[in-house]
Amino acid sequence: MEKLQNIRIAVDAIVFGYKNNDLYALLIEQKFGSADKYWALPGGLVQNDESLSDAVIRELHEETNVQLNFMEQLYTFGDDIHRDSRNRVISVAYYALVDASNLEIKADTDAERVQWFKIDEIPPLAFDHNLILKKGIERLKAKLTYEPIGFDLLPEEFLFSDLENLYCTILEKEIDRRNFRKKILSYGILEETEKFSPIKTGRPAKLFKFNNLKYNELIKNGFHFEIKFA
Amino acid sequence: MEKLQNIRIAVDAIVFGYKNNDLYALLIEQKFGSADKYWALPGGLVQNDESLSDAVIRELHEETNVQLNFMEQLYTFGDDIHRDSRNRVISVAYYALVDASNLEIKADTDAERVQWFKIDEIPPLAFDHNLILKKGIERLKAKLTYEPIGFDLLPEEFLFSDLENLYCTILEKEIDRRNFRKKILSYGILEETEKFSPIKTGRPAKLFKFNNLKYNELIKNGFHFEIKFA
DNA sequence: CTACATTTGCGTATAATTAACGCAAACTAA
DNA sequence: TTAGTTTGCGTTAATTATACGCAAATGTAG
Repeated sequence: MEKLQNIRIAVDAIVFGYKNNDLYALLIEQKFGSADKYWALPGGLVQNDESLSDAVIRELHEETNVQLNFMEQLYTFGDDIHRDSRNRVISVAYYALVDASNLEIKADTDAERVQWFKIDEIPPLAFDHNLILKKGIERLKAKLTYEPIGFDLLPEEFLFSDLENLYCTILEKEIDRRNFRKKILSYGILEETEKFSPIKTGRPAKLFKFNNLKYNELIKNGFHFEIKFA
Repeated sequence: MEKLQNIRIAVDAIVFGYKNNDLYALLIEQKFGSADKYWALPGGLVQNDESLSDAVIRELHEETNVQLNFMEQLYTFGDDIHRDSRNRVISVAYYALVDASNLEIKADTDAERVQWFKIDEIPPLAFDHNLILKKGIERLKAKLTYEPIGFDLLPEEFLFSDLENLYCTILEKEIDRRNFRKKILSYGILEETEKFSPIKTGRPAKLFKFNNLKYNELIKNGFHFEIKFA
């Protein structure tokens, strides 16, 4: 006869932010637990009566005050049965995108400290969180090229050069500024505002908005967003 | 204080097979449990000391005797907290590809009956398994276009027309036979054998093999497999 | 043996898309 | 005024995708 199942289930979330030409992830320093000296992804055990995505939202709300523009399930980590040294814990990982351009982070009850880390300056994390983060970055890179999620990392109104830099930075690729602009504009998913950038160098640049309604309409007619790089 | 976590964790697997111009999924009729009148995806609870993927392999081995050519985690279903009416169960779903062209299925201990179902003739399944299957088909369709997994549904040696029909059938699209052939051949990932098809109608067709070594070599040099349809 | 149906295998012309780059416009700073 | 900078729009060449044409190699019917 089989023993009673004794496996815990947790959720962990990668929160990506983009600011000043760099990609960041939100990490917390844990107050409790054996791994209290480590930075970790925000997360925790799922409650009996809450859905997985509700659990992620709750944990993020408890530990940070960021407003999510996008969230998606990433992967479930349960192949390393000792990923948590105390108990068997399976983690359902999510990743989320926020506009970090103008954001203050709160340090709240569950987390001693909350901090943005540049994606290439991530310290050794608790559990297998470095692995989770690696997979999250891969997914983000892939998804950027075939769905318009880059806008979820930017303010509602942004410069074309912001969008271009975001793509170049995250995908670590060069791209021709003029062809990139032409391509995105040809999709007709951007809306031109009347406003101009406050930056006082070079020719003033128009601010653009992503038109989600238009995008959804195009999708219904078989449109497929795609940004390819050499 | 929080209550003790009381959530079970299961794995379920979609096994896809392709035969005679149709896509199939493997279903089992369950012997035990409240849903014993339903067909269901093969699967079951994860044991305390086994990894998630080991659990899938074990369940498939217990319930069927198929040899997997490909297996990948699909999604974790845990947002509907009543997806199993008896207890809260979170299911980590996988999908796998097998060569069904020449295959006998065994009915074994855990499963009363095991049977292939055409993908468009799937009955109402236990739990949320129709939902899982739907997501699996979406993933299979998407992945077919950007990774060479179609070969994992075919015998080791196959005709070009088999491959072409597989793509047309699963993606439900028309495609120009000659352009499809040209494209795949241009990638250099196929190996021509000396053998010919046993079919006695029309011009005899060469049998081809997928060259996985060559493919991996190309990947390292930045190659990207892609089959687009109009 | 011949004509015909069938499927394979290879080729070519044209359309569409991508990649590479030129350059003037609109600003600031000196 | 001039130099420096970034934006915004354009043109051309290279590449890739699409739409076909057609002969080769078989089995079969007469």
